[in-house]
Amino acid sequence: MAMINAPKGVEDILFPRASYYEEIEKKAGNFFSLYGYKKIMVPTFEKTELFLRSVGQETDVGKQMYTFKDKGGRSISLRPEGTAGIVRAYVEHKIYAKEKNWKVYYAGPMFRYERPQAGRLREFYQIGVECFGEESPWLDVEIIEMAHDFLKGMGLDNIQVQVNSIGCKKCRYKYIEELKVYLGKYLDVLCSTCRRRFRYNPLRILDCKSATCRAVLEKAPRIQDFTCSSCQEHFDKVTGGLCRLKIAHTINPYLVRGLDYYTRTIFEIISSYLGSQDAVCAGGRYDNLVEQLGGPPTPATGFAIGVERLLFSLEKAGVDLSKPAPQGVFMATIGEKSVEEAIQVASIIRSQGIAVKINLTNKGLSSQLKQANRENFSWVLIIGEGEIRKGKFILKNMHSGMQQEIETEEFEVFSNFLKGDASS
RNA sequence: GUGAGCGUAGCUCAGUCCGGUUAGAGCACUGGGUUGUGGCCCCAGUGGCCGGGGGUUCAAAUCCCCCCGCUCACCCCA
Repeated sequence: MAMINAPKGVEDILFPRASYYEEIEKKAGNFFSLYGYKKIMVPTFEKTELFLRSVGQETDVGKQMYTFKDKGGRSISLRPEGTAGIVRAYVEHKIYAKEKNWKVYYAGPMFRYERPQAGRLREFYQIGVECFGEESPWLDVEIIEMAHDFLKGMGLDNIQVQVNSIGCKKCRYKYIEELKVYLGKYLDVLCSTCRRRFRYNPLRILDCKSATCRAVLEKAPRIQDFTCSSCQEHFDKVTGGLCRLKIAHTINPYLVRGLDYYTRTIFEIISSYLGSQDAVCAGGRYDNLVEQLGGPPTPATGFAIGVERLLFSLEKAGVDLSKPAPQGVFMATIGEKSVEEAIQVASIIRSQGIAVKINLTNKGLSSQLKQANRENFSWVLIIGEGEIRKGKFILKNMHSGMQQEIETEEFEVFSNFLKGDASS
């Protein structure tokens, strides 16, 4: 039979990698709770309309979703990001009527139908936080600090925080008009992609990588010159606050967002260990989205961390994640009878909370010890024919090489043996 | 959707340019040296549709064409 392999862009997360995911989520949750965030869980799929309405018109986001009709003919999409579902839950449960501030975090897989590349998969994991009901710039500061300190605390030494403000709807609109007036004069110089962007998403031209486009952008109008006084004040407080907290950051006037629900503060944290997709964390303020999804006007801020990118960066940075769990006891068996006996003994030992691995093959003892050694077992319990006859088994310490006989009854207090012997 | 690179043992790779005995190495695995005692060492062994199909040729891992897969970049980026 031909082998079936996994679909494009997804991956199996095996041991020990799966335990790294667990550890990252656990540490994130603990850390975020210091700021008052509580974990919630929302569905991995929603009505397609939710995502379409949240992103607005002007992108081909719709094309990059896993969308299908369910058996009732409803259009459903696997979530491409976390925010929309959280906002939907916020509105649906009328949280705004119950809590002034709703601070939540979530973790789980997201799905986007895109061509895979470094740091980009079709199923990937994110850990995100959202805070609703707070418009203070100090929240932006706090949330950026939280993301920054979490990543630093994980051991990521090479991150860079970039912030920008894209203003509110009004000032952004004015800015885009001015930008178009300016860029319109250089249309023939811009790259072909930017000529296309000019029509449907001119802001995106700001982070074009082409040298000629960058040159044109040198003298382009900047958003800061168009932000209204309240947006400007907001942004000044954000950057001032970051300085006060000594969070190293750069203001990147070319940092933009493709979606129109973002307002004011946006930020990214990039890692130099990553490839072309180098943001390990991205977030910002979205004061219009709750209303856009049927709730009352409610300011909100959030961010999401890409777990794969974080993990990759941590590996590059040489950070050790969770050590392999203590391995317990390897049971060496010789022959069928011995396995039979071993299974009963194993059950007694496991009932004391000690892990046991039993050899079920007919390999020689030598090879079994080699395996135990390779798999980092500290202890081997040898159960051979002779031992069964005597009712005494051999317990060997793999570090010291010392071994002793222990009797069947003594398995009841087996853990004492493991602790008792030195050099374990 | 576009472009480039890659695909040989479980893993990492050599061999491909310039076609020519039975396709190699290291690691891993199994056995032996040591009849039931690991790590180091030595010896031996298992393991390959050389990604798939077609073509050229006396002869193809090697040259040509098509397909598939992976990777990176572009696009897009919530």
